[in-house]
Amino acid sequence: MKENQEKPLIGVKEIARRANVSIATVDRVLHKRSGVSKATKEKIEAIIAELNYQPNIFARTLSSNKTLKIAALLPKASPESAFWNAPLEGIQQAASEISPYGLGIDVFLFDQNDKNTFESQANAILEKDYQAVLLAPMFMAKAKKFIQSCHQSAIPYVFINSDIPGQDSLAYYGPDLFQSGYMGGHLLRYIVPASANVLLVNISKEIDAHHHLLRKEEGVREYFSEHELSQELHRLDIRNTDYVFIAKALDQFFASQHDITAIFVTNSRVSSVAKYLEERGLSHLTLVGFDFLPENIEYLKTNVIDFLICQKPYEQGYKGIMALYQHLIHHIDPKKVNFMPIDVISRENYMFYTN
Amino acid sequence: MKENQEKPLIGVKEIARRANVSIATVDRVLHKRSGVSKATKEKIEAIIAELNYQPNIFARTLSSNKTLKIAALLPKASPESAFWNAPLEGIQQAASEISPYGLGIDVFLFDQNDKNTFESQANAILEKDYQAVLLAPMFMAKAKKFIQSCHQSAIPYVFINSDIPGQDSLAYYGPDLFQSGYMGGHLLRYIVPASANVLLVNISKEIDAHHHLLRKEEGVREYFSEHELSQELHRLDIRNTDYVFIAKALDQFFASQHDITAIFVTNSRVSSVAKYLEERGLSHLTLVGFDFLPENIEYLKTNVIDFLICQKPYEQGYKGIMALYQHLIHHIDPKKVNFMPIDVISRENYMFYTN
DNA sequence: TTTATATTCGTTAACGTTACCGTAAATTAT
DNA sequence: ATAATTTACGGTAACGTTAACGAATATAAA
Repeated sequence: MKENQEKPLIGVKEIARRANVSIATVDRVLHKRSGVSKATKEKIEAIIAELNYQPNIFARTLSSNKTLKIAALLPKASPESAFWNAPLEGIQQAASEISPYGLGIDVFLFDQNDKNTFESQANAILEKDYQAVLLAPMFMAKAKKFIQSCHQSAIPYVFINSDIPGQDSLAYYGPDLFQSGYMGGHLLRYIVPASANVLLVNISKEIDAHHHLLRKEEGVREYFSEHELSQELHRLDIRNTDYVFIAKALDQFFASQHDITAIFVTNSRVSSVAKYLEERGLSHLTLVGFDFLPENIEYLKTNVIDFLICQKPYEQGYKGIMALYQHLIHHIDPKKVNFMPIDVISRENYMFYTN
Repeated sequence: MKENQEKPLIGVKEIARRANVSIATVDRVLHKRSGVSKATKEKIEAIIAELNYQPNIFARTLSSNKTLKIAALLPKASPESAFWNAPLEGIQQAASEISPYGLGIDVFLFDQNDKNTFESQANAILEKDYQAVLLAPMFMAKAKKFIQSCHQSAIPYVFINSDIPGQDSLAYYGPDLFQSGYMGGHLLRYIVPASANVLLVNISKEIDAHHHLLRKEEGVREYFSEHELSQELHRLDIRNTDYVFIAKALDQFFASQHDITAIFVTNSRVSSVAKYLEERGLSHLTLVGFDFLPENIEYLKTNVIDFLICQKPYEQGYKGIMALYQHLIHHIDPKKVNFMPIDVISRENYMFYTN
């Protein structure tokens, strides 16, 4: 069959020969199936360990001809926030790379302004039969319920973009939210006088007590307190993502507060604030926010936004899928927590950034 | 054998059935072997195209049990420049990921201060029998000769870190050298007054007419000329990487030139210049250089170095190997030119950077 | 003791592709 | 005309692993 020379590789056959059993018995031990006496089982396990047996994945996959399916659960990108396009592209790239190995990926999108769509999509995943799940656990309570079901079905899952620690996920790929905020604090201090007052803005329909935006805020506050900065740190929660609503909330804030020098927006909605500042002639205020989105870049170019903090959203999706693939096929488990680098984008370098 | 249900996948057997031939004949067509009449060949090819047949890689690899070998040719990291550790780590990571698929990678290291070691290592590769090559083509002439041999043996090769365009490599993963320099110019202008004079330093034993460091210099000059900057741009070539030699060269330069405000070092040796500036009490000069190396970071922390430009050296190695893998195994070819992002590292964000 | 039921293990076909070997038919040489 | 050769194709073992099936032995129930 082959003109191949060097091949002293060991397989089930060799193990069986050394143990004086059939390959079926070796196979039973390998798959922890019953029907093997304790004595022979231990003998075989010893030989497997001694030879450091590595099963041939090609033969394995060819034989047990099962096609694995991975589900990805993440927010759909909206015109108002294109952020989630990047993780999706990473997922699709990973999908195309592993599809020749019989791995299929189905994407389930939910509306990040509506908890219920998360739940219904999660249920849709549970009804079908997936071997692994990648998810952005945006809504703490709903997400916990979902992964509990996964856990019971022994379905491995990885988180991207925000973590829920202590839920024995296979892995997490995303920002260190606290450090993101800390970095934001650092940048603010870098460019405004130490005496300046800072406004911190959370824009999201769903800000509950456990929302991940709040972790970023904690980071900012930590930086300020660590460095004993004297300025005030105001906070404004805006529970609506429409521009008119945001503008009204900011108008209201600025009506009673006039000495703000810098604004820190805790997510990618920073372009809405930029638009507001431009319209009100407040472009001179320092503005820091998140994510490499076209609309944000426009305001970066025109000096309305000063810095953007980015965390490789594409790679979050890509690496998350690849981790599941390695786990399913090669039984290689990733590091449990994988923080993305914290990239700082400015007018100086945005043209060279890749998300 | 299996409890599997849905599997209407098509293989050689189905193609053979439809064409009224045996699978052996289909196989002959698939591998462009002789022994098939023109008529049946065309009939089979039509069916293959119609069904969009994708061979089962598992069965293929299992059957033709050949183990592919990739050679990687790059400089060895020296204590004076740890830069090449990062690409090597990327290569090793890729190696561990693809080794379960029977791909082996051998690394050949040369001394970047000695062209002849490049040549001898290249010859060592040619003598053995590798199916693909990854290389950092540091020495234009020697590299061209080497890849010519590869080309004749139909061995695909990818470049990392610096490109030689027009040599039909499979791909290039590395910086856009010109844009790196351009970015450096941008940064210099960002932090020094427009009237300040700038010194550009090339430190390398091998600076010939085609050396890639010169592309960076062109980028700097382009930025300065595009923006009609009035300041002088001095240049200093130092053809020795020992610190004492570098210090002497700089002493000599500063003896006749006193009004320098900023220094741009075109590679990772910037720490040597930083050391010099610190020793001579010139730390106030603005210093920009390349690469996220421990010694450079130290000087970044202590304000001697102001900015470092980095270009994902780890990924260069990783992606280069993965491209060869995709090419060899799946016949999927990458984009021919893949520029790494241009990352700007400062005191503000170095703690979050990953190389 | 005989029969029923577990427990333990071996034989073997299949997964889809590759490529060696054999052979009938077509072509060329004698 | 027959023999030698070339062309065109089919049959099939093998790659290493999986798991269905059956058989043998041991243990429990009658």
